Amino acid sequence: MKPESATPPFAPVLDRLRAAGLRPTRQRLALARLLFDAGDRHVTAEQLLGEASRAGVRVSMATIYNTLHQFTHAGLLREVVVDPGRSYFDTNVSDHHHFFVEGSAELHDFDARGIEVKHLPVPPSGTHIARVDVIVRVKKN
Amino acid sequence: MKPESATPPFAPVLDRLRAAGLRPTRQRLALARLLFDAGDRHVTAEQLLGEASRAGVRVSMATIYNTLHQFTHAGLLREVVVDPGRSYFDTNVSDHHHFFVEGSAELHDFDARGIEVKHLPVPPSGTHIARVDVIVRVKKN
DNA sequence: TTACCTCTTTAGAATTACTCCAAACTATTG
DNA sequence: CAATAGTTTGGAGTAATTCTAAAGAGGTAA
Repeated sequence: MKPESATPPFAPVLDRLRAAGLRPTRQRLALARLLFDAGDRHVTAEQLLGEASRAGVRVSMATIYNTLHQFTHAGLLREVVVDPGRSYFDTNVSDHHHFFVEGSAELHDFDARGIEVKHLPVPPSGTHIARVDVIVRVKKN
Repeated sequence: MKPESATPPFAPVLDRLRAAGLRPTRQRLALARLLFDAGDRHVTAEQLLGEASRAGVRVSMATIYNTLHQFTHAGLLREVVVDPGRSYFDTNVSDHHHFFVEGSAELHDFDARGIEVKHLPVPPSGTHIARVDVIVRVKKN
């Protein structure tokens, strides 16, 4: 509808937010760019706050959490639970799984198409499968 | 203050603790019995504290956590990370995976022999696989 | 038994990660 | 530009877990 080219880096992110039904506010735009303009990554709330403040973006912790959860709901992010007491948010929302390096808080993706998970048992009655997560826990040699 | 028939149920648990190199203290024995004398189960620290106090065992929260972690190190328990901000400890340490019912804090085991996880990619260099966790997240219908 | 040393336990303070809240703010619509 | 509904914010609040330092309890040797 509008082929304007005022702010090249903003446009794509703006459309993603609009498509998700999220009002494109200053903070959401800035966080979206930090998250999505750097390829696949795994971020904690704490880290994102740090990056934002380093980038000169003023955001509160509450907004970081709100935004992370809203993006997750919208399918723009995926929450990864591997470490007790700390949530990671993954900008890669394609079908994949994770390597988790114990101790070092490092996460690495691997494509789900490479592996096969076969013969999954039937889920408990009254439930249906929402997602299958494979976490390969590795240790440093 | 001590019930008489204390020998039979204590013996096996006592040996497990000794074998793990853990001094069999009053609290460790009591917690071990609560944990292992009731088949496979998934317990949070909070829950275990509740059970202990209901059973008339006086233990502090610090000891609950210490014990849970020591048992885990000793291979008597397995920590399951599925829920952000809450750790479960599984008394089933055989090769198996989990169904996690979203929202309801319910965990169910399923045997790993029933499924196949094939063609796992090579782990990041400098690391080796310690464990593979498969978490099947299910939702209530 | 007793002494003794080390390992354990404990209450409570501290920390961490996150959520909640009411007030100030801002994008959008008319 | 004003109305209003969605957003952001600092700070208080909460839940889970860890820390601390002092008291307590197993194991062992004599």
